[in-house]
Amino acid sequence: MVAMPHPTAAKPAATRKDVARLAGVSSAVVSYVVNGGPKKVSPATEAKVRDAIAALGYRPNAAARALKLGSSEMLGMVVPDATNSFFATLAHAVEEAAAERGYALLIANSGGSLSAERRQVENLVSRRVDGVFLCSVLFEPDLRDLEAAEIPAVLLNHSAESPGFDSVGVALQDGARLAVEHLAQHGHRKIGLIMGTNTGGDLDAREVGWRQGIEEAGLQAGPVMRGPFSREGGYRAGKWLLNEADRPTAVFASSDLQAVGLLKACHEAGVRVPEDLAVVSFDGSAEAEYSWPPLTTVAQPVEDMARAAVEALVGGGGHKRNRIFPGTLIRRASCGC
Amino acid sequence: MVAMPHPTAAKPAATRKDVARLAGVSSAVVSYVVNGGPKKVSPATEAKVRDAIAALGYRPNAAARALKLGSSEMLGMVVPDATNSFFATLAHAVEEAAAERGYALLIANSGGSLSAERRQVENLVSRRVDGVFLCSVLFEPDLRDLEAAEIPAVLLNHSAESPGFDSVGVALQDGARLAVEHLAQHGHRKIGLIMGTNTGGDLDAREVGWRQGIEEAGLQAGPVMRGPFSREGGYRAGKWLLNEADRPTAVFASSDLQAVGLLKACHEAGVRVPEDLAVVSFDGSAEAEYSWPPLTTVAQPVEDMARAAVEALVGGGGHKRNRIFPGTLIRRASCGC
DNA sequence: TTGAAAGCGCTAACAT
DNA sequence: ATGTTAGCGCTTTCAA
Repeated sequence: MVAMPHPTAAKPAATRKDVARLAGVSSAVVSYVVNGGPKKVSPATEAKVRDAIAALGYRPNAAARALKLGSSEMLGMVVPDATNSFFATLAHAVEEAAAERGYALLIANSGGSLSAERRQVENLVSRRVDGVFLCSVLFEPDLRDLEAAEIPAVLLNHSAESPGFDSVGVALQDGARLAVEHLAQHGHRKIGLIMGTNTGGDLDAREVGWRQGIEEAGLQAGPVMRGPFSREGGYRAGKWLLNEADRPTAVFASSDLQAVGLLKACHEAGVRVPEDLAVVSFDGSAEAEYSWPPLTTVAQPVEDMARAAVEALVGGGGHKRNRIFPGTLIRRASCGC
Repeated sequence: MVAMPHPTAAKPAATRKDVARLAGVSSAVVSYVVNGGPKKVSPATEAKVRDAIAALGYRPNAAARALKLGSSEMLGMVVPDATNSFFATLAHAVEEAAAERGYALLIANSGGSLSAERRQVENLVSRRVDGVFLCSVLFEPDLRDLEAAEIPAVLLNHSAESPGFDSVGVALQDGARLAVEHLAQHGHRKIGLIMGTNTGGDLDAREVGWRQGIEEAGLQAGPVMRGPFSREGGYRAGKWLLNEADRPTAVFASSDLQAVGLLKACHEAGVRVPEDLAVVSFDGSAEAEYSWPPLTTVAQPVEDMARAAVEALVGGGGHKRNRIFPGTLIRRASCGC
């Protein structure tokens, strides 16, 4: 507690009962006016109740409500790293969409570790969230805890058709293909790849898309460098790539963050972008607009995805389905445009 | 995995009573083993209870617990913008520190608007969080809602001695002075300022520190440009500054984000950093390390601040106090080092 | 239109 | 060492 010079000693927060007493009605009536139902209340009584509520500064107790209703009116979201601006933006958008429907959002970080992810999910389960958005490190996450607790889940940032899962994501493969296509149109013949590594070790669809784009352009695959989805990861990958004997003239990076790291490696090495090396990346985060040069990137429709995810979770809609949104190429300077 | 068409229809989640029945004990005993107290339980019974818990997949109901205990074991945090990497990092650090003590963190965005801030605080109050971290848009926020609800608060990112408030922040003024001092040591005689605007309209201590640094170096104040604490804000400020008749040779920016915007303006204008314009900024966020050139910046000790804030809120410590941490100058290339 | 009352699942004081 | 039980504040059925 809290060093308080409160002259009015700790009055223990008004309950619905206090309001009822003050308004001279039963506690049920208070409930009716607070919740606008399920019964009607005469305008006169309603006014009295509202006055009493205001006078007492009454606020419904969310815990009691949650207990009674079996719903916490909270949603959970687990992301690998809320510090990554893409996930930060996504979480923010989800938060807003959830708030519109009266839900609060509990955000948990897994740090990209499977065990932490499980722990966070368990934590959310025990807090009785009404649903969870899972940006899993795994391609096919283990949802048993959630199923056992009957908590609906939607895989966010999941971009494959996975019957049995509810998911929303972006078309990774198409997006990557788009990026490579664009680079090919700029005349590049040797296009490398800086690819983020997934914990699960599955093949990322962006890699498939990159390869597809290259094949469709009748080119040969450039060098591939793998590393974490981070600035640091991109930087290391960049250093390696620039020292390669057959250095590509263009690179597709699987995230903006990695591209930012790559850019740093280029600047340090005196490699000019886009003249010596063209770059296109993925995500469309704000940071990409302010790097130098500004990054051409395949933007994810974050707002739409967030809305769709919330809709899937609490929209009451029926069946599980996979919603996949298209990415859009944003042309800036790094590709040579 | 686990697409399974639930043959077992919705069994309604085991309660402590079910566990008790299965274990052949009373529900109190279950409570004792789950919470490790307040009474002792014989090893034999404990084992039975644990088995039953496992068999039933029992999880305590947090809402019921919160209702009984009057504590939700959640903390709230309201930030202007969780998408801003400084706040994202801070929130993340707070989340971790809170988790160590068994608290979950509910993060809410105010978008820098006072009304939204109030709304978010109200929301947290009604969710009965056990405490809130407030990165207010105001210098002296209105804590009445929180006080009325007897919810302790700590002002985070608040850097003045404010008796009556519990706060933790960084020494803005000293940090800014440090930055300017450093620029002066590099020989700069005309040092401008890109200053973020606070909603409250109060004078930011960074501005005071900038002025102080200039005076201590025996210089004249350079031009000042104000705008939002954002990349965009820094960019606009930068464009203006670079077109000034008496363009400074160095600039202190009140946040890394603004400096990133400034850098973009410089690149576009062909102004070389640090040769034509040296830059030092504030925050020490990850983005500053990967800009080009990398930003010399006054880093906030985010982890320490987060820990201190959590400590202040739930450490049980007694009195209100203002904890102010020193910033540290990180020398990178943008200042000319 | 309003009221009385039965719980939701849990904790802990009190009884055994 | 273990059991019984009163309530935490709320919603909602049922009765008036």
